[in-house]
Amino acid sequence: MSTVLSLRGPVSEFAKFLLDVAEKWQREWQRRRAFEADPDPSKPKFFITAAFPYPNSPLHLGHSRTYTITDVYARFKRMQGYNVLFPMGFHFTGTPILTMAEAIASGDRELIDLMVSVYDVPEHDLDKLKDPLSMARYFSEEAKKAMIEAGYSIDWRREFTTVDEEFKRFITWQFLRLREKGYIKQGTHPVGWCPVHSMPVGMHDTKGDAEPEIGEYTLILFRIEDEGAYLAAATLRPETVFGVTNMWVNPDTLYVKVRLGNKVVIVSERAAFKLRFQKDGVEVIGKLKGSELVGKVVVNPATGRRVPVLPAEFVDPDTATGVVMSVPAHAPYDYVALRELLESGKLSRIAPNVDASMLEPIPLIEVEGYSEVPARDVVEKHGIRSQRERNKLDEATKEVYSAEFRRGRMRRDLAKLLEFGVPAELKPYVEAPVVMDIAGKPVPEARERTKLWLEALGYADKMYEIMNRPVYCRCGTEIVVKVLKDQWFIDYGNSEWKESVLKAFESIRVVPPEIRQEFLKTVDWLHERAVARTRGLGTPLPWDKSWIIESLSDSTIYMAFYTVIHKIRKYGIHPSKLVPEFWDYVMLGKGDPEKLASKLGIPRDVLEDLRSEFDYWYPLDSRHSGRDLVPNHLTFFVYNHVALFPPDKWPKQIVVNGFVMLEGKKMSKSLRNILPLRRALRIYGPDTVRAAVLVSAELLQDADFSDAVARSVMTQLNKVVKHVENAVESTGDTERRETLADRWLDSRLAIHVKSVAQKLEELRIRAASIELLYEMEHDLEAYLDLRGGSIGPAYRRFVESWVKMLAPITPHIAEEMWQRLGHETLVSLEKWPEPPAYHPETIAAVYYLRLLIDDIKSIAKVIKTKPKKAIVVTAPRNWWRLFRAAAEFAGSREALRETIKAARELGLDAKRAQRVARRIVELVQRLDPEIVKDLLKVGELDEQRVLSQNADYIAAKAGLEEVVVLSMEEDARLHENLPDEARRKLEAVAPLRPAVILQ
RNA sequence: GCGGGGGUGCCCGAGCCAGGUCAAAGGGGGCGGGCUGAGGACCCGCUGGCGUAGGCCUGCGUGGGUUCAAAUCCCACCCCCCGCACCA
Repeated sequence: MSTVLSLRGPVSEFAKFLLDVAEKWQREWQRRRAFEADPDPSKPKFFITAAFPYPNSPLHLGHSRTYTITDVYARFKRMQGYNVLFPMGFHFTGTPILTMAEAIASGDRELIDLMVSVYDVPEHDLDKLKDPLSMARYFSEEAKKAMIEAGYSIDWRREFTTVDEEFKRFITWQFLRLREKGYIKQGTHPVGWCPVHSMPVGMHDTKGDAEPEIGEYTLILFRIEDEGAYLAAATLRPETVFGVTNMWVNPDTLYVKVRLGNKVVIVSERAAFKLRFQKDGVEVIGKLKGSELVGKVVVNPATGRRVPVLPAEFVDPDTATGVVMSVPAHAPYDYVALRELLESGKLSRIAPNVDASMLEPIPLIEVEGYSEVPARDVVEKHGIRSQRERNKLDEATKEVYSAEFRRGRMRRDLAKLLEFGVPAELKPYVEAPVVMDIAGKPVPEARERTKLWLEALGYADKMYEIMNRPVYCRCGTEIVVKVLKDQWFIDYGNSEWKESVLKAFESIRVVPPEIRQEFLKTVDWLHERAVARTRGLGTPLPWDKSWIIESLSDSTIYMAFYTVIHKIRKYGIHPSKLVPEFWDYVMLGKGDPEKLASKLGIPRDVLEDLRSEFDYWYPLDSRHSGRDLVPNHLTFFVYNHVALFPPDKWPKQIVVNGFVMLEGKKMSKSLRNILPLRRALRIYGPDTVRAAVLVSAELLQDADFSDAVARSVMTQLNKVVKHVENAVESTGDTERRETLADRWLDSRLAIHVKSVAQKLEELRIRAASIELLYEMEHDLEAYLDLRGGSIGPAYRRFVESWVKMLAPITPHIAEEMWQRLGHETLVSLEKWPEPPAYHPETIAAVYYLRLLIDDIKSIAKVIKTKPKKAIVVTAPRNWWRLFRAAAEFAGSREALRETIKAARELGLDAKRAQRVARRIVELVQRLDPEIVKDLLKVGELDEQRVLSQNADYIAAKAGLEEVVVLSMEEDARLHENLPDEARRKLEAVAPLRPAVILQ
């Protein structure tokens, strides 16, 4: 059993043929400059782009999905008479290329092997990957070749990369203007940080691609009695500070005294190291063992209560400050550690002044389904005995935490826990914040209030921590949180901007419509976003050249750049002349071209030409990408257009597609099951790959590429070739008689021409592809069947249109077939076919034949003896009144009544009228509504004629030797010669429902 | 946790927004037949159950509800997938 991944060359003769045909037509398209698009005021324009690739590896099958969909749509629009521009560029901006080239240069065996054996990079090219820019150039050239070989109808004159000098000038303009509008801000932000590299690290920079999750601990400062220092407890649940019975430190850990703001605090040594990345002036001024802290007494800043410091081994010095406040009522760890300590009997030795009653859990939060001390409930439920049972404790903690967070409320009498030594008359003032803002409130609100209150008093601070710790940098160093100061942000949270973006979305067509909601929600929660990095390829921030504009930020309006770059080069305009005023004019029409011309030394008509080309193509009519770009790139793309361009230049449509799986599995580096696009094209031929990716899933679904689907597609393409050969050979055939079959095939074509166009317009490309490849072929087979194998005049008409309609999805074979049909034009540039005349009575007649054949077969199946002969008896022709009655009232309650009425008027007795009417009403209900419409249009069907002319066909299809067609009114003898049972069947004969008597 | 999407026949997957045309498209697999020396190639048929006459029964995550009528609408529950930012 061969899998796709073991293949290298064409799988079959036919695949080889497809490949040869593809190369031939790719050369031809290039020679004739078929897809180079220039402004043409006589035609409506259609500007379409797909997200350009990031060239840190060759394109694989997954990438091809978006581009194939874009290309199909571009080709379809072209055939509909639009002047279509489909350009492509390459995104060099960013750091992954940098780190990857570094890794290759340093001889990373794993990566090198991936390149060679998974991605087909020849060993002799490896040297080219050792330098970032050279790598990007290498892979972008590879990608371009792949795109050409896949048959994408791209105008390559407009190709560029994001490190081209002209592009950098364009981005410079963009960012200057964004800043002027107040959308660029400077601020402070926590990031994952490698202390060794001194660089922010994201998921792709970590071992095992772990995304560092940054969380925020609240530090609460407990003053040590009789000392100036504070113990800095770290907690995720500051609202529980009211229930602290004691503090926990790890006795075996080294703690340090550090200066933090205007206080001296005690934290673990590791915590002090981390805090230096987050706070200014963190300075270690002393060290001590955890055990030295044990037994000291500290004061709870929230309640004034004095509580002892006790030892606990569960305290992890590497998590936050390594100091924990103990809330046994609501924290299972604290509850268990405390119980263990009490049961050990060591308390009196450790803290002689503390007795067990002081350590009783203090209930703070009421939550339905739990007692006053939820921690105890879950500890007992899980049967936890020791603080070493970490898994169980984590489970229990999660349980209490989430129950209390979601359903818990602070107790109303919280204030009674306050023990500040203040005079009674001052007490209300001291208690006010707690009574007003915290007591009785739901936990989330109380948490926020408690934090703010203690912060205001100077007893709380915050510390960021990696929540999924430990996360390691690729260099092996554990990542910490760094608070980056003076980082530049783009303010996607700006509310006016947001509103405009939401307004823009109202007029953007989002395909498929289901994804619109996701866009709106993205706009909803988007806020400031770092806009620049300290390293990587790209454009420096114009006003602070130490920063490089980050890759998702320099790729938001680049579609506009396609409209003019080829002419900037053609006119030989030096990048130094591409100043902001230049772009203001070209992109926005601002400024006086005369003055600009003399200032820049660019001829005025050149400037005007650039401006008018931009103005011709913009706005963008369709933007395509994978669904992963919805919450970032695609949304930013709308934001930036809204910020910089007037509404008539805002994008018109966004099309989003799912991914590609290989043989049912996600393609991934670790599974090494990535199929490089160029290899796939060689194995199956480009048309096969395109069609296989398209037929295997609807737009948003993940497509599953498999050898089986590819082969099935090839089979169908082979049939296309056969039919074209038939059509060509049959030209001048003597059999030119038009039959029912010809009218039927024309009608079917009329349906397909409209239906495929509609499906493509709606980007239901899978449905369109199935109709083109399978259903239309079935129609041709059915046609030949109806004609008993001979080829009539409708055949060629159908095949010609079919080849045209196939051109968007399988352009190469379509070109080849178009040529074989005797045309010298390119089918890619042909017009979408016009639908031929539609004959409702013929469609209905064939439908009627099939209905009858199915009926005969289904009866034959039940009666077990194999029949040889069928006698088919049709209803009298004037009974079609019954059909019309049933059809006109179809769906309504009156249908049956009206039909019975009509039957009575025809002279049927009550019982029979009811029987006949019921049959016809039931049938109409089951029928394809299109057929019902057709039949109503025609009024009636000459059943006698249809059946007798096709009696042989019916017999063949139903596996009978003979079919005799009779009419109710025709032959009285018939009735007499039949057995009783068969005669009873005649009682129920109705239009479209002839009696069938099998013998 | 927040946000988005989804659970359909042996499998994959359409249908659901606009309820009846739905035992439910299409593909795969399986079974039978044809073709053939033979076939994993091609063509035809069948592929929920029952039925000696074109019919009946069950059925679209689970449980309720609305309706003459529900895979489709409403409510609750269970389960699955994806995204959550300085990264392309």
